[in-house]
Amino acid sequence: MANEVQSEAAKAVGPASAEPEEFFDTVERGSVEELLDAGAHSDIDAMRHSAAHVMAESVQGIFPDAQLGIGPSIEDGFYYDFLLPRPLTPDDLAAIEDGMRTSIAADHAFVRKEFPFAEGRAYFESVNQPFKVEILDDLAARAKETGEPLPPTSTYSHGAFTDLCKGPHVASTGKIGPFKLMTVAGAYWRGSEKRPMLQRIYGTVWSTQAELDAYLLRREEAKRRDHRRLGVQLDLFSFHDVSPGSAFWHPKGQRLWRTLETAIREVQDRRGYQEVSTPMLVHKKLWEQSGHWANYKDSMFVLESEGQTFSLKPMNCPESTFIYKSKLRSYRDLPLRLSEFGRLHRNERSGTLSGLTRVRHFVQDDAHIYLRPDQLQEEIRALLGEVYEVYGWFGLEPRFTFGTRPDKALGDPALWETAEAQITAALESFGKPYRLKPKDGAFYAPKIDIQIEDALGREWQTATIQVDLVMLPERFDCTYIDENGQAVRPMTIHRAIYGSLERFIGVLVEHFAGAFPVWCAPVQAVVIPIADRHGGPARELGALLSARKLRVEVDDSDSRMQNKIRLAQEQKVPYMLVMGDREVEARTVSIRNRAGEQENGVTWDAFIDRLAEETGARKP
RNA sequence: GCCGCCUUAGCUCAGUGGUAGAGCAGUUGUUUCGUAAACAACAGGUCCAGGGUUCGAGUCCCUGAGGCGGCUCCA
Repeated sequence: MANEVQSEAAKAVGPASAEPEEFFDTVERGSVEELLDAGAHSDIDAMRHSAAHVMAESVQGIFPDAQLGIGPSIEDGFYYDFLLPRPLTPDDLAAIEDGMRTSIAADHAFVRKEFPFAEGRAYFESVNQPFKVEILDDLAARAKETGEPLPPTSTYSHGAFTDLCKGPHVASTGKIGPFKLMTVAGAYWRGSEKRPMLQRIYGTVWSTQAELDAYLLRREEAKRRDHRRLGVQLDLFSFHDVSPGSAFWHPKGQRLWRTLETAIREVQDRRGYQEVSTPMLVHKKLWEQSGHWANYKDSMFVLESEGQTFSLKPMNCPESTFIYKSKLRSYRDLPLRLSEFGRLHRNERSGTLSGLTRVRHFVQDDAHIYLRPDQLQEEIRALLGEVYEVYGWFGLEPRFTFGTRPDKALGDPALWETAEAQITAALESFGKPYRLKPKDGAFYAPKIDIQIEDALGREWQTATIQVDLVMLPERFDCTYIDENGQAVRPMTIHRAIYGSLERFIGVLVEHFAGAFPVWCAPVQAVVIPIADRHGGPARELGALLSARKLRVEVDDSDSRMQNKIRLAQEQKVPYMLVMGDREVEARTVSIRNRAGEQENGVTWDAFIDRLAEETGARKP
């Protein structure tokens, strides 16, 4: 319950987010309005949606029996869904593009027509477009429900192609800019697993060739930074079919991991957390009590022993209550901050797994804070400060999104109101901008989600702060003794700063393109002796650095210096310390950083102090 | 889970149904070098797994696994 860290995150992933409005209610998803409204709210949207029509025309030219789904404009481009007699191949895409170019060259005008409903419906039935008929029927059903008159059916035609469409469009096909069809994917009709699987073609289109080129370049860059690719190149982690969805951490990846873990642990120690550790294997009755068994049984790894049913924990929160309740708590004990690096398992469906961002096993830097209602505002403000401090180590600016009480919320509305007022006060006094998402809270908790934007402008959901009013306090009957000797309910805050360590590292890899800040780089410096006779002093310097807990390697292989530098550059090591005759003589090093800048004649001690200071300061 | 595509040496990738290939990495030798690749030789394979078609399968077909792009899901 507490953590949507990993899940929310997945939404933000992906080059062309097909669902820019991921906050659509499930009920709203695939609604008639949405199906008809191609999302053309600007000129570029109109052009993209027009390109979708032209693509549909081309597809229909190749497959006369093609049945059309919907074809909206999306971020960066458009798509259109089709039911086709056979799967599309990359060759088909080229042919479809050719057809589109022909249509664009012909510069057909887009012509809007309106028909009485029955006439429009009869038309789409006559041309065997059942999906369009279904949209119209839903529209009619909706009109009947609301008692409003049936709207006329509007179509847009260009050349010989006609589509059910609300518009708007550009004036003519010739107005469509440079485009490229990107990929074919499967997509359920109206997003329902129970409906037919259609073939979706994604395309991108821009006003100018330069914009298209820039977009394609951006995608190449994203591919270059892909953590799955860099993870191999930098020897950080790997995945194997014996444990799909779980990373194997190599020494360098584990060093990065440990550095991040040590850093947040230091913050937690300073901020009054107490670290705990709870079992990974838990009896199902705990999940029955928390309510998760009913909803998430299928997503848990379940096993039997001696006739009892256990599962690997998919979250930490319920177990923390056992520690809270292990003794009677006084109002003086609060806030009680219990942190845990919990190893969680969630049985995500095989098709959803992806690198470090969607995994079956992950570790959360989780914490559960038990507090009195009067402590809420201050605690929240402290947590916002905590997020700020930690994200500052990476030069990331956190964005806060405040989600308030949803319609289906549990618990006393008055309690919700007080909590929301406290959170608002905390956000206001913290003084950083935040977004308000009414009704976007969890059903048991108002929450502040934290997003970051990476170097490529992609947004990622990482941290979360949730004020649990119901689940832990009520379901697990947590109490403390107040000043009057009465047993009363505490509030609970679930929070994670990195979120999932796996995911956070994945984001860092892509954000920094593998060139991590000096303080957390798996290898901070490589000592490069020029010839064999410099190996001794090089190892000596390496030992001095290691003694200060700095992460250093000595490349005393018999390759040439140039090659050693190349390897270190490829590994994005921040400092290359070249040691030849001059340096050994003076006990100095010649420093080359990964940007290629050089600084000669730096004494060993000066460099060691500098690196130690830089590491301690955790500067991005 | 669903649709499509992919899987060949440690890595990146070639490979017409007819003897399994390259570059890098590795090993060995030579070289001892001043800021992004010294030279040479050697070694390296269950062509993802299992069935099938064929005189003959890395190549064609079927089943499965894993990955990728999406859809759905995501406490």
